[in-house]
Amino acid sequence: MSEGDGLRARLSAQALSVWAKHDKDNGGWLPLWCHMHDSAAVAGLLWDCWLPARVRALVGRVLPEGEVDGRRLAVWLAGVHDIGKATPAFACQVEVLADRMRAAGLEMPSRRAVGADRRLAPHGLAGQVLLQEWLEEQRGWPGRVTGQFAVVVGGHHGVPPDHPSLRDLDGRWDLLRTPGGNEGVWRRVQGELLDACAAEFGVEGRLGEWRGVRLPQPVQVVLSGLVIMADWIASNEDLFPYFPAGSECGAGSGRAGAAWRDLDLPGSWRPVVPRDGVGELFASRFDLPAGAVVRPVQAAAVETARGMPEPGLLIVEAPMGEGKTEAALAAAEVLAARAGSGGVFFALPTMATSNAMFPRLLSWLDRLPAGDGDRLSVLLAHSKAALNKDAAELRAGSRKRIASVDVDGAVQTVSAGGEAAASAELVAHHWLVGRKKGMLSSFVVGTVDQLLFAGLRARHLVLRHLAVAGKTVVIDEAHAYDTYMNTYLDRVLGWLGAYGVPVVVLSATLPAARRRELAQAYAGAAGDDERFVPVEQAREYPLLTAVSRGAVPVLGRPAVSGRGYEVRVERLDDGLGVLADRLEAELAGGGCALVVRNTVGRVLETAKALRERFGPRAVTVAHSRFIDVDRAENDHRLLELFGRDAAVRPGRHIVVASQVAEQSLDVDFDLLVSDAAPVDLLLQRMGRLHRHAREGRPAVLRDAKCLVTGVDWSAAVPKPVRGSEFIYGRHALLRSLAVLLPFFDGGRPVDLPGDISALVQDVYGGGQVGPADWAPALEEARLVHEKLQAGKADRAEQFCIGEAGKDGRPLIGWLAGSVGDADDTRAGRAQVRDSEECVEVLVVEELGDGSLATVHWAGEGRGGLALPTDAVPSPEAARAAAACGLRLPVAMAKPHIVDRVVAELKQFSFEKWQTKENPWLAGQLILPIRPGCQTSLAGFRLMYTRENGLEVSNAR
DNA sequence: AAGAAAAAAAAA
Repeated sequence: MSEGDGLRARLSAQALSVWAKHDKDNGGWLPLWCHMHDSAAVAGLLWDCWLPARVRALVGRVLPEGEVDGRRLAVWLAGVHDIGKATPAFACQVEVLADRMRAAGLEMPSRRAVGADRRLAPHGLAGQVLLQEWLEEQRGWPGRVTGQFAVVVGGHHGVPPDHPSLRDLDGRWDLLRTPGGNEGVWRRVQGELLDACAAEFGVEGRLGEWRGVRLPQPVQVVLSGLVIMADWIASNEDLFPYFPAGSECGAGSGRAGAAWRDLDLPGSWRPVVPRDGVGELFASRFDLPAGAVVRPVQAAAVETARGMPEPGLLIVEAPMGEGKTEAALAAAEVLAARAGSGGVFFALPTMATSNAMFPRLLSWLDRLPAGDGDRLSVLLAHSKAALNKDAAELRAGSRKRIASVDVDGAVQTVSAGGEAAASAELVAHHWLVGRKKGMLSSFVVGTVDQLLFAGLRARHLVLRHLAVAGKTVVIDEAHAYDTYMNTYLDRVLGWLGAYGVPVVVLSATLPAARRRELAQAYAGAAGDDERFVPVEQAREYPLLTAVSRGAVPVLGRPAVSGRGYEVRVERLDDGLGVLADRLEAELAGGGCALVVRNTVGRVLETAKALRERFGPRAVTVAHSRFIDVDRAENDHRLLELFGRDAAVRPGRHIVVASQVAEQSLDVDFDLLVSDAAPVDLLLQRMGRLHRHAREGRPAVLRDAKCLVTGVDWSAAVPKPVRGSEFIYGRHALLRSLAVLLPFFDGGRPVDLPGDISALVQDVYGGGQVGPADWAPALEEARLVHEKLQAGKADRAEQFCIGEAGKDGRPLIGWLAGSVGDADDTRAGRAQVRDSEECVEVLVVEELGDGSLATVHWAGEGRGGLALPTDAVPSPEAARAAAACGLRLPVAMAKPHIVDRVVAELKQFSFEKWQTKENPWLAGQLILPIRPGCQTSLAGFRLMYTRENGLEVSNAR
């Protein structure tokens, strides 16, 4: 398509005089007509070379001439997005450029004369009003249908206008056209620009038909996102130089083509439905051990993905260790190909699990079929991704494939195994960085928060939506989220359904009611939709649930792979002496025990008592109150001692841990002692028991055994310790104990994974559980629980976007009451998790001479690096210090004390560190640990040791 | 009074 000098040729000198951009450093500027050209050209290139097929189809589906119309619409909207700059309210801002316009005949008052009223007419809003007026008056559209198109212009600064601001501007046409004799000139120029865009960008002949279109809100969103992306690229002065120098390179396709080559944005992934059988598919995509067989759940997931009427939501429920991750990736490849997704977003509950997933995704990408020269953009997305080694390597380009040129000159890539294989180059593209642009990378591994943000009313939300709309989404550990996060998740799923984004949800222990909620949210179904009753009633495990929009959900019931074992559960009275005695008896012949406590306080007091009994070397502590590097090292050491291939497994050892031992660590113990916890978590903990087949377990420990403690069992209704009740609530704890009653003390053993589903469903279902005399206590707990959950849901709604509105209803007011941008208030930050306030510090060491350094034991060359307080620390030292983050206990973040804590920490925020060249440390709170590990803060005495982590006592 | 783990932060 020719996008040459056409726009300029269509415009009068007056219209050509309108400016759009100005660089006050060098006086460079850009006329509006040129920025219109640039933006439109970039939008066309994005449409052709970057936008995933799914998004093109989504837009095309609602327009009379399909995707051809879709491209025209995107290009035209990008072309006109800054029309609001052709107003006195905008143009008066730069005197010298305003004078050019005045000389051409466009009169306007000075900036000062317009004054504060200028903010009534920000150029996005002004543009929307002008475009709506033009469609109505010049093209004869009914007023009510113009908003659905014009809101894309109105929202191009990240927030679609709301009704009050439209109303406020309505009475102020003087801001859009200088009143009096010159008004007609302004009107003509604005009309001229819009006429020229319509003609130049090929929509002149289309507007007649488009007035009958009702644009669904999801389409308005992705178009808004695309226009913003085009604007950001076209506003890059390096790519699109300002005038007068920039005028040399002409306008339109030549200028844009050169910029596009310089930008070098990787295109999106173009998946193809694999034709292989499931066995071949798994063998080619994953590095499986020799002789590995595809598990029934994996095969069923792929077959279901192939067979669903429309690619939609696939929920996979199966026990740990059934290869759900591989199943998800294989199913995602099929679904992505069917839906036309251009990438995958893999969402996990924590930064640690995201970090662990990242290299697995990279090696899967290496094995995906690819065409010559394909490049795929990849990103690790969470707040500390910058500290991750794999992500840093990718950024440094070290993962570039080693290309060898064979005789015919065809470039072949060499895979890690040495054999030649077509493989795409994986890149972390420089443009695709930052909070708002990163998600636009084709492949993203990140925390689920990054997905939930798609439900948060915040500026530039449309970019995040554009990013997810073009992907297939995998959500891991879907049971791990609370009511607050689930409110966001369900809302986001509704939008994903509307975009036709395929979603794979993974869970080991999903309550049936949640299963139904997820399915209905995605399908956009009403809460009482009868078709979803079977989804909630299904009791099989493993279980697949496939939901296509508008179709009846389909359930699949693959077999288990046959591995399984039994765990005997037993009640143990709470008390350190009781515990030590029992462990002494159980471990008399050696063996390794895991003791899981629900609070850090209990972990530390237990460890102290057990060290006295068994000696300091026989006891290890693990919880989250360690600095990041120590926490990682703790995990690493546990794997080394108790992992699958542990060569140095101790003869007799006890690990005392908080909930950190519950998740994602592939460790194996001979005996488990656990504080009472909700049954799904207790089952997770039991998963650390006899995980691997091992020779030579001591005879007494040959049967897997779990002792449940942390409860006063003598009470009429068992009474969990205080901390447990605070954390999990009496409701979940009591119901869990109730369903475990038949298993306790010589009852039948828990069958893993056979009993998992029934136990979870009984606890989280509404049915009667427990003996009759527990009933009043259970009922009371239920009421408290329901009130608490309702409160969480209410709080979540406060900043959660609504469901997609009726087709054709403009996005006006979509983000009204948003959390805003660059939000520095404490309340404005953590919005997708319902968390209490918390204080995070970077721990550094104060040396004998009073100087600061990174903690000496940090390892990997990070320890003992000097941190001068009167200068900017070296990048290495700063980065090492940033890897020593520590969250202070919530007690120190309570409202009455937090200000004092922060104020006292501020004495260590050194002025020289607060600079842009020091991104690792600027704005961080620093906690120096004095020699002897002690320090005091806001009346608390703090002690940090490598053995126990942070210990806090109240000195007052 | 105090009690888990978890996440998070620049635009045109």
